[in-house]
Amino acid sequence: MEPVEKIGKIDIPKKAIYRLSIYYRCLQKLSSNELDTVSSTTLARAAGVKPAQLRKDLAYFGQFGTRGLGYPVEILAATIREALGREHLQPVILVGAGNLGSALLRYHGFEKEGFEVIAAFDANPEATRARGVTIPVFADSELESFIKSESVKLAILCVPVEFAQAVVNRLVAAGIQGVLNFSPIVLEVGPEVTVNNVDLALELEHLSYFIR
Amino acid sequence: MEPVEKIGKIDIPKKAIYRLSIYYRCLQKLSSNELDTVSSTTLARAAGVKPAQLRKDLAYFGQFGTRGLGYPVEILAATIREALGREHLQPVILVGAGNLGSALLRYHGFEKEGFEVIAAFDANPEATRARGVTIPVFADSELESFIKSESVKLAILCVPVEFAQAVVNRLVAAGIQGVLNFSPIVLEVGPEVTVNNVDLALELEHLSYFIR
DNA sequence: AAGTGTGAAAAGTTTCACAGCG
DNA sequence: CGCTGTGAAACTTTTCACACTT
Repeated sequence: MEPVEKIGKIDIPKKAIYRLSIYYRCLQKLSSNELDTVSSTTLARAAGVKPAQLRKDLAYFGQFGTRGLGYPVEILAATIREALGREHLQPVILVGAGNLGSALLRYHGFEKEGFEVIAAFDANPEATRARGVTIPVFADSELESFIKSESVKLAILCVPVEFAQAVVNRLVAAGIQGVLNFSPIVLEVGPEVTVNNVDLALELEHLSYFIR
Repeated sequence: MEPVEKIGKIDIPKKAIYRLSIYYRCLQKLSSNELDTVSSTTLARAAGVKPAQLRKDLAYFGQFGTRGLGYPVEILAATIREALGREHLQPVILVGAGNLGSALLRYHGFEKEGFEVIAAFDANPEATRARGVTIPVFADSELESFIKSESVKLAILCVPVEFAQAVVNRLVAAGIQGVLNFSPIVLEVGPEVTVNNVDLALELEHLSYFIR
């Protein structure tokens, strides 16, 4: 459990990759404040981590800092952007536009961070359009052909839990490589596919443990 | 980073607590299938972990298994339920009923898992009610008095990122101990408060790293 | 003087392997 | 015999501390 990723010969902790995204956001804020260098102490505080961890995380990808000065904001941001594979816009599809799915479509929180949700799929496309969703909604059956023709690699999965495994099988067979799964179920996929689970009830339950 | 929790003298990894919730769900499924014992191998497979890890996780809380047989489904479920503090219904409030917030209110995914969202708060309560939300929606200004009078300990935070820190300060001052935060920001709170972040764009970005 | 880069130590977590119980 | 409970080993991740550079 908790494997690591390899780039060349270096092992990069999975958690470090999450933190990279956080650093990137903080850098964008700094950049708009017209600062052009930042120290590990400052950036770490903004990101909510310790300075040593920040330096170690960045060191996995190379050496960007200047001793005695800090990190160049623009260059570091660009480097992280590239490391995360965010140089080019990634198209994303959303599957299952029920309550939660259509809510996410209206939310536009992904667009703000630079992901384009290019289409949604549902067993009942008309009902979804009626919910005030402006993104094109297609019937379930068109999933495979769309994924292939548009070379989509990322999918947001919001179907009811009992369909989740069957749908993810279809997605993977059609070429999807990353799934953001909102169903409270452990999806079985091959090693070529990455699944991230967002389990809202689980998070509340976890909180509940700490309330005394 | 990544501290552990203590119950009496035992250190319980934070991750084990997340897994407890997963085990609990799997047990509920088994229970409805009228099985009354389950082995670590079976339950572990359902939960997506290794048998040894399951046994170790459960052992943090006591000894429930019978060697040669397995775990009693009902008793184990009840024990986990208690360990997670889920014996009694926990009231939850939702703050910030914009796009995402009102979507979560209509979603009812929390109710399904046994949490009751008893009220929502927004700067503009009328607009929220108009969005088809049936849970009572109050004005922002009533937050403190409500939290105190209803002894609410858990809050779901969906306000725009620029208000998140200010709102969480008010929540904590009023007595909230656990926050499920949907804003892409690192909230500063004291050690008596637990914050869980659900950062949707971050999860997509993380996936994007693994797409090659 | 300020601040990075990093080896080494510490801390945390998972997996193994097997003793021991029913 | 089957399966739990668990110490010890293996592994991963974080933190420390300081040499080194600008």
